[in-house]
Amino acid sequence: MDGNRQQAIVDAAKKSLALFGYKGTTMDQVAKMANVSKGSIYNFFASKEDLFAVIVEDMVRELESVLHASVQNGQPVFTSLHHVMSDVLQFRQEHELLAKLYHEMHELGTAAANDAIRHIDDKVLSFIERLIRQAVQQDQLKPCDPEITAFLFMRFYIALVSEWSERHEPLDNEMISHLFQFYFVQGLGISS
Amino acid sequence: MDGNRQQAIVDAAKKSLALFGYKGTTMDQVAKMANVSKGSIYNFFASKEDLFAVIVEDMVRELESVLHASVQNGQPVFTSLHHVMSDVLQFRQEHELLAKLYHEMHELGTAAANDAIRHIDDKVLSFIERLIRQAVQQDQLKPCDPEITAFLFMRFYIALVSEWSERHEPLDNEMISHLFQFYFVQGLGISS
DNA sequence: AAATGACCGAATAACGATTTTGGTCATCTG
DNA sequence: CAGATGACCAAAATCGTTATTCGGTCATTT
Repeated sequence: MDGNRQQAIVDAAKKSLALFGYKGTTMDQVAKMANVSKGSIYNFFASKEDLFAVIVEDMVRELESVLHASVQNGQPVFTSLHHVMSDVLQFRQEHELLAKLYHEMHELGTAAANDAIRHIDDKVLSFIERLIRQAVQQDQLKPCDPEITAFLFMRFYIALVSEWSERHEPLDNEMISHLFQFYFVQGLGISS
Repeated sequence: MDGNRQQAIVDAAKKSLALFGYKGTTMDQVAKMANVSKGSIYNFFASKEDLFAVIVEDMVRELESVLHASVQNGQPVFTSLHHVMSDVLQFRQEHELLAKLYHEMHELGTAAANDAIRHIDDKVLSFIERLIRQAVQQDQLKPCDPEITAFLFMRFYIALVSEWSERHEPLDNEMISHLFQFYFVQGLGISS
């Protein structure tokens, strides 16, 4: 049945977390799903938090591979940035566990979910920061502070994709790409 | 003591709301502070919500006068926009009642506070939208959708002023003005 | 006619009883 | 005898009930 007990536990925990969220999954539940006694879990993981941290790390690794795959060398930076954000949002929607955590954070404010999301966001942010730093070095972008730029870029994207939809018809992908180009790249000023 | 009972009630309610927030102010409390019996309040206001709505309307009027004062004709749009947002943020900080409501909305999620803040934000948003629409007509700004532009402008500003400070040293006014000019007006693209 | 405050029902808080949950450990087993 | 087990524990969450508070009313007073 289980060549590897530890993996069975992790798998069960992932499944339970995706189904019931952090608050909703108990160690007994995980043990049952993994066909393992509760005590056994503590042979591999120090605590519920620890088990969760390991799973979040897994998720971060998955995300990182998505990020690396989504930027193709040779493309203009703005295309890469758009791809990255688009893929991140898709990852958020399709990855059941992440989607559940995102939901739990907003609905229940669970601290653990909060930390996990922040961890993920930090990864995305620093990835974008690196991308921007490279672009500046290659004269594809005006000289700028990469940290602030990455931060503003993410806020801008989230504003367009999520926050606009709270009170208006959602903008489609093409529109978002266009707006991003219009406001963030070209700027609003009359070019003299 | 009170030439005008209604005004005494409104004043007391304002004071109580600023001190204890919406949830924290009771009609008994307001009555006591206004030196008036509770029943009297209902001669002028249909409900606690109604009393609150009147006070919020007062606040909106105050804000509108601030908004109108903060844009001086003849200035470039971007300067006006910066002034407007700067004044709005100052208004938020200095106006005890508004600051309290803002806090209550974030901490307790009180519905009434939520609605009030949204009402205020809508006013600012539509004011900025008008400003932008004028600027476009006067060829001071590229042709653009004023609604989306106003929306993005506000998000951008809030990102710089509040959200950046959550995890970094706050940016000073001059820096914000500069960043706004750099990102929003000129754009990040290499001008060819 | 207008002000008052005792009064009402509904909503909220306070409280203790009960259950659940993360974590342990003496015992069992392969 | 390493490692798996599940009864067990203290702390925390949940639940049901009681007590209090609050928005709003209205008979009475001024």
